[in-house]
Amino acid sequence: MPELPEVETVRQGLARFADGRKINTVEVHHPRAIRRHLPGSEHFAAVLIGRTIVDVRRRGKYLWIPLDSGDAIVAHLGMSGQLLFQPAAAPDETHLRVRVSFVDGDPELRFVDQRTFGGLAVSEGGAELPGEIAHIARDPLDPLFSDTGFVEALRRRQTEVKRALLDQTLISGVGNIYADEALWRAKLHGARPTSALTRPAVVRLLGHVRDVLNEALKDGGTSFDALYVNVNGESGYFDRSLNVYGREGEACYRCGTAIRREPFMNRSSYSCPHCQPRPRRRPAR
DNA sequence: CGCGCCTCCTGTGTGC
DNA sequence: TGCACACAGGAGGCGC
Repeated sequence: MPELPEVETVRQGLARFADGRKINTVEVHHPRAIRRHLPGSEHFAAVLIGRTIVDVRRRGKYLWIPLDSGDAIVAHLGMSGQLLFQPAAAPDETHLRVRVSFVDGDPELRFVDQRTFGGLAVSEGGAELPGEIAHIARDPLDPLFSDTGFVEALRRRQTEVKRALLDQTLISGVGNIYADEALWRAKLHGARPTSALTRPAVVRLLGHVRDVLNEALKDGGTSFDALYVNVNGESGYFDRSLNVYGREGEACYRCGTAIRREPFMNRSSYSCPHCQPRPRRRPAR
């Protein structure tokens, strides 16, 4: 669920309430919450204790937290992950996975994740950019994102345009919801072959992706409680105005045609049959 | 090596 | 009332 705008909102909350603080204790309540850390949860905790958080950064849907040791905590929220600041006295959440307390006391940081698709990891020497996420492309809100590089790379792909938008090694931060929203604005069906799109068409699509992400970021950043860095559906995330996603059978805001839902990669794609006609042919070889 | 499918996971909603 | 099952979906891993 959380895509770039939600993760960026979380990043800002983390930066505000964790920057400069020294870690006192780390409790791991669920082993699956610690990813790619072969030495185990105890070692994970040991390398964090006594370290000070010096920044909070993001690439696409990944967060990383550089420490004064030169290492970094890498975090991904998956489908349902939350990073919450809570008083130590607050009761444990049902799906509390990791608790981090600080030397200066309240609030503590909690990683809560119902479906355990998310997780934390320690990246050795990863303060500048963790090696674990070096394969993730820059996101379109990154000042160093290359528009022309993206346009050319996408047109070289032999795939469908929605698959390309969801490929985090090509462009990061876009998930199923914002991919559908950007394609609706661009009046493109997600099954259109990338190799047949013109440069101007891809430039326009990229512009819509940026617009969608920026608008959601603007909306999402305003509805969070100060000490509650939340990304689930209860706190404004789903209050965003969506044009197609989840609107099966409802009228297209442009032409009034009923929005359709199609199976796609074990999930769903939403589009307007009139504004976004399905491509006539299969992608060229 | 590019591409695309499968799988991980659990709470919610729906139909019988 | 309770059971069975579809559905939500990011991304690593693997097969072709």
